[in-house]
Amino acid sequence: MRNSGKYLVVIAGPTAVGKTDIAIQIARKFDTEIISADSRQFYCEMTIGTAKPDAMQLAQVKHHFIGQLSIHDYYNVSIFENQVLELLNSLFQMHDVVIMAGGSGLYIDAVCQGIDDFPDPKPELRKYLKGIYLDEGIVKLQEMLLQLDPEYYAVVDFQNPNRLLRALEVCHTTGRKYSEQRSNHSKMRDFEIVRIGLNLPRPELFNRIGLRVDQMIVNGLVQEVKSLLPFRHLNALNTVGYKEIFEYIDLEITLEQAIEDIKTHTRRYAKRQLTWFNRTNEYTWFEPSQLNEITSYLSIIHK
RNA sequence: GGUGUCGUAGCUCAGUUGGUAGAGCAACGGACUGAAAAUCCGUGUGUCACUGGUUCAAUUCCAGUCGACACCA
Repeated sequence: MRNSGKYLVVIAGPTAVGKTDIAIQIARKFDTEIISADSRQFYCEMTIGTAKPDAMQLAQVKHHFIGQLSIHDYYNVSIFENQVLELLNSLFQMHDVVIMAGGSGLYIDAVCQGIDDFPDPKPELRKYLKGIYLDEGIVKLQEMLLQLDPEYYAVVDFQNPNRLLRALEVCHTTGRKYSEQRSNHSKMRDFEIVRIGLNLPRPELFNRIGLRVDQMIVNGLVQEVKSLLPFRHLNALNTVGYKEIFEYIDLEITLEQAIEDIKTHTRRYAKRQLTWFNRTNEYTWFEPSQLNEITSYLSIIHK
């Protein structure tokens, strides 16, 4: 296999494990830049609740895809894939190594393996299908998909409205079956990919999550969420740390309860992330304290 | 001190007219190609407070003990 000499070093792991610091240290060793793959740190209005890198950290290494969007913008994985590839193209002009760090598995995989190219559905179609779901329930969506694409119906998680809605909107938009258009193979990339997973023993990770949530409150999470109250219906704000504070503002729960809920929901999110990263054996795992081990592992790049 | 109610899963509580028990939440596991910090699926983990008694059989009935709460002194 041809070796391009260009490397994308992916640093993935559950939330709060310490990806930011490791990414910065590795980026400095390679004198390169960091691409964030964190689907909530994209939004400029969401800072405290997403634990974005702080000003000091951002000053040490150039970060991309942090706060480049507004919560009012439309965005999706495919756009991310294309934008990152474009950016990598220019970064690899100057660097042999680029770091991509984040916790959004789907977004990371879209960059590493690609995602099929589908036309965007018209907003009216999305609204129409959503309306059917709300009025007639999931069974109606199941019936529609069975009609349009029985092959996908046979394999889809048919209790998951999001999956059904997506398949239906693709069928309607393209006039072809969703299943016919899904490829099973990865896109070729003209750079090498090295995947590093960061993890900690469960109790330690959960402890860090608890401390970080407490810190978010100290840093003013409630204020940040209050300022976003008018936009609570936006998808970007359907996010751990924001939903719970909305409930507190609504006086449905106490602040103490909201904080506990955020911690609980963040722990479950971390578990889901680990499940995603462990789907394949592509990651080599380290603890965040093993910077030296990670560095020596990455020395394979220098050969 | 007396009377009453209660004691069941990590938590809140159902339930068994006597045949060793189940919901929600939590926890744990998983799925996931354009909302992904989203969305969805699966799993019960238990000395039914303790000790005796009645019974073929007690978590269930009876007695006592302990604990919690309420009321009365």
